[in-house]
Amino acid sequence: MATGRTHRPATRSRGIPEATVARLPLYLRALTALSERSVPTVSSEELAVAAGVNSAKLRKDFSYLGSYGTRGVGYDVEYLVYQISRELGLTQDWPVVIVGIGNLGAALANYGGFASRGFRVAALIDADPEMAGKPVAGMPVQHTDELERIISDNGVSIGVIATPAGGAQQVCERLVAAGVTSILNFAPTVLTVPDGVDVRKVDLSIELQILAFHEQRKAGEEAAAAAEAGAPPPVRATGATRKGPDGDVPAVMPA
Amino acid sequence: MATGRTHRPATRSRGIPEATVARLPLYLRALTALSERSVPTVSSEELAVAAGVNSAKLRKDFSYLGSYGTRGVGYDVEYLVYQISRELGLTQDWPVVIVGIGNLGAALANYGGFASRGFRVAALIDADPEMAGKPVAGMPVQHTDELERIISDNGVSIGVIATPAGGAQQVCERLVAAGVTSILNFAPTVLTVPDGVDVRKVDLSIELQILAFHEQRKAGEEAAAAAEAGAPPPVRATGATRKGPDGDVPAVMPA
DNA sequence: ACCTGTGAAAAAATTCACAGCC
DNA sequence: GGCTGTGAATTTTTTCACAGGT
Repeated sequence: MATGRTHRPATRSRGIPEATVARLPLYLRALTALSERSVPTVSSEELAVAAGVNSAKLRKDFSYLGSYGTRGVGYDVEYLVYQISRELGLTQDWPVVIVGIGNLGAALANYGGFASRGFRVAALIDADPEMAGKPVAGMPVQHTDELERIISDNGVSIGVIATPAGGAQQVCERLVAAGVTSILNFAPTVLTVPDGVDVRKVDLSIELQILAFHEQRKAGEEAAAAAEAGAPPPVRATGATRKGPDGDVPAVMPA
Repeated sequence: MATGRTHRPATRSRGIPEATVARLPLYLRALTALSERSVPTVSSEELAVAAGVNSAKLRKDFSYLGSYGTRGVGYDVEYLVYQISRELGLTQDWPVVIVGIGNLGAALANYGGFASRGFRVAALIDADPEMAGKPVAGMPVQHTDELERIISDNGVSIGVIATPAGGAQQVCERLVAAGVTSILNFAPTVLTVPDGVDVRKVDLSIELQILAFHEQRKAGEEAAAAAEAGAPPPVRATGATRKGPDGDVPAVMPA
């Protein structure tokens, strides 16, 4: 099982660029906030600031959806909220299951951002029999044995995996076999899925690593060549070989 | 306070493209797994599969770091682990603080992926006096009053914000004022920071919304023009105006 | 006077395809 | 024969800048 490629090839769905799709939730969030403050209209510049992008990009993004603004005025907040919601498919109700109710799974179950955007947590599933029946976020945790039945009874097409890395692929396969076609993966593993199944991943430590990269660079601007002792970019041993997993490979991370 | 731009302008640090930096943690994870299985060398193709990318991209990415492979053979796993770790700044120890110890904060505190990659959780901070002293992940939660002292005592330069959206900006400003220059934001808000401070965000619901978009598209392939009754892309009322937040704007989401 | 929508230009990222080395 | 490293080609994304509408 699970033969197909990993990840889909970033298809440009319905002509809306993937990069734009990825920003629509950002705009939606900013617009929802404006809507709650009963702001009737907003300019591309204002909305761009609120969403943390620049206005040219925002206007270009919106241009893929249609002409929803009014020149000289801006965008009608309510109307735009609706259009983006519709485009994202959030005007319908998506039942999701969360598999793996550890700290993270519980956090997700309690996370308001799901419920408020068309996602309904249909069930919480965990492999630990101890967890079964325990209420999390006002909902009893169910055992993995029930997985297939739950998926099918609730017409679930989106699954969230928050298990340890080890169990993720197996859970993924069961979800897919039961009919799930979109998976949000929080486990730090690459999932292999058949064609036609979407996987998106969130790795909590990846963003931190990217920050460390930039942080190091900031520090390096002062400390400069102190550590690297004047040698150009690659530290690689000057002429000597450096093959084996032993030898002169410098002491690696904590491990 | 907090005057500067939002987000940094995606600087191409030291000539390594941002897109490449974002994938280095992926490669590192795959390599670490190989290393644990004592695999000595790996080809770009094998590693690409393990990391979930294609091999041309991987080779191009590595080419920015230097020539760390051997033609006809592949890459030395240990050596590459070290090189990528070094490039990402993970050979040094980064003390981080986590602010906001709710479900998510606790999940982060317990998340092994931090500790195993050069990040050390120096403190857990929460605004709730009830939480103070409670142990989470084997560590007593400290009160927000201590924030500045903790940052300074531990030389913390990376902060993780896992508070509700409302408190995030204020926490952010205190972190920055205390000397933090990189922030990982889990709160669903755009943070405004001065120049020179990096912010990266993880929004748990954004990925889900992107999945919904694709999921809807899959469903739409069969259901097709059933809902949209043959009209081309924009549904906008044919000629009539559609201004006010009332009128013919179709009933909006759950809200 | 203001602001959108968008062609066109520029920049960035990805993919191709193959020379060069093991 | 196998695999890396990389210029060149291609595609995608971002940015510019302004025509056109309110």
